Amino acid sequence: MLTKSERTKQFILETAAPLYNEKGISGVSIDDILAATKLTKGCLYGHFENKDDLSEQVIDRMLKQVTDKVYLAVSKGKTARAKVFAFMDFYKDPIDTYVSGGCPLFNTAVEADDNFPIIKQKVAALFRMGQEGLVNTLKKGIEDGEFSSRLEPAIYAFKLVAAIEGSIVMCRTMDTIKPMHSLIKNLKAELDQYAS
Amino acid sequence: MLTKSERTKQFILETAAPLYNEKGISGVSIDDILAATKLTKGCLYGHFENKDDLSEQVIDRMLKQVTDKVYLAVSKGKTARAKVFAFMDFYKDPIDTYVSGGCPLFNTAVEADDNFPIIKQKVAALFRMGQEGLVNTLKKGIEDGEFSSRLEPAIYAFKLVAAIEGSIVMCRTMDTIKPMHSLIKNLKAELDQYAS
DNA sequence: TATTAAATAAACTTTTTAGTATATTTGCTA
DNA sequence: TAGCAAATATACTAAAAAGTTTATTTAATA
Repeated sequence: MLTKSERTKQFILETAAPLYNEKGISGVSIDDILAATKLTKGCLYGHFENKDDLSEQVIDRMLKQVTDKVYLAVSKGKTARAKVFAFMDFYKDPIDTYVSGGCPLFNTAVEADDNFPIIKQKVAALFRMGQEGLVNTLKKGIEDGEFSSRLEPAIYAFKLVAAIEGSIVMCRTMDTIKPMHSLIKNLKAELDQYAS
Repeated sequence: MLTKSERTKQFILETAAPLYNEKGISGVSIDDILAATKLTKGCLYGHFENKDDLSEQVIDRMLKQVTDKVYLAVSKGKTARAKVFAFMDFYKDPIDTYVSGGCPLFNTAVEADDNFPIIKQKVAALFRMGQEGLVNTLKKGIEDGEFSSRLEPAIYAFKLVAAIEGSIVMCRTMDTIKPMHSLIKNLKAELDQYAS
């Protein structure tokens, strides 16, 4: 069992996550987090050195969580096709995301870009890993005869992720999930053009 | 000729734009802007009521500028195909963007989403306008016999913008423009599949 | 279950950021 | 080109945010 202190720390990280995802690193204040957790400064600073430390741990945890969830969803697919479809379906509701505020990976990417080089590198690594995973899945699909060798794994994989992530932001801004559904349908159809 | 005061105001808006695009609304401070402009508070607050007023005017100006530029680039294309290709080519260098920090429209969308509802609505309107413009171009292309009627304008247009915008963020984070070039090539090839 | 170290609360200081008041300078135009 | 209104600089106050200190409470364990 977790110690009380460990549970409090996890509770802070958990409660702060949606705030960070919605407001961004420079948009959240310590007071926001204290208000959300109903804890006090003494308590918070007992668990984290300073705001930077807290931010880093919240972001790390949130990024790990999203990649774990995606990985879990994808790994349920038996075939390459099923895996890639599962990836898309994971993002089918861009408004009501499992952590409020959209895709944490992408939101973090946008803010970290010119401001938080260390976090930026972490996000870059995750983007690369995600790409690699999809590319390998698609390659396996070609080897296994699921897809034609005309399919270009790296290009399709990148386009897939870029379109899905871009779509999340656009759908959220325009307050509609319909374009995302059409997009996913279209991306699935595109992949199925290479079915053999 | 512009009055001195009007030039100063424009200078502030111009100088502040990249700061807003890089750091985001809640990431920029008045002092950041004073440092960049080498002006003083008295001067700045002579031109703007408060930070919100300044932020609004900077964002408005920046969004108008980006849409104007895109429109200009696109309108140079004679055929529907050329227009759509011009749209893509506009985004071919996601690292060295004409206003430092990536696509202002998209960056603003991400930050405004859960924090600045009025700005969010402005961005939403621009997304819709952009979509409409592309869709109309594609429809005209079908009417004119450039494209087959199997092309679905709304779906292709949305996918195009989502993929390009997503790609900007991913390329910037991973510090490479190559995937964007492959993406554009692929999206062009996809459109050309409907050439008739 | 008593002890004590760790966790938390409360009240504080420091720093940063926004905003204002007033003095001075500049540039428009009569 | 003199004079005055507008623009800008300087020095200030106010508010918000971060971080600290110390008192108190709580929970692990001997």
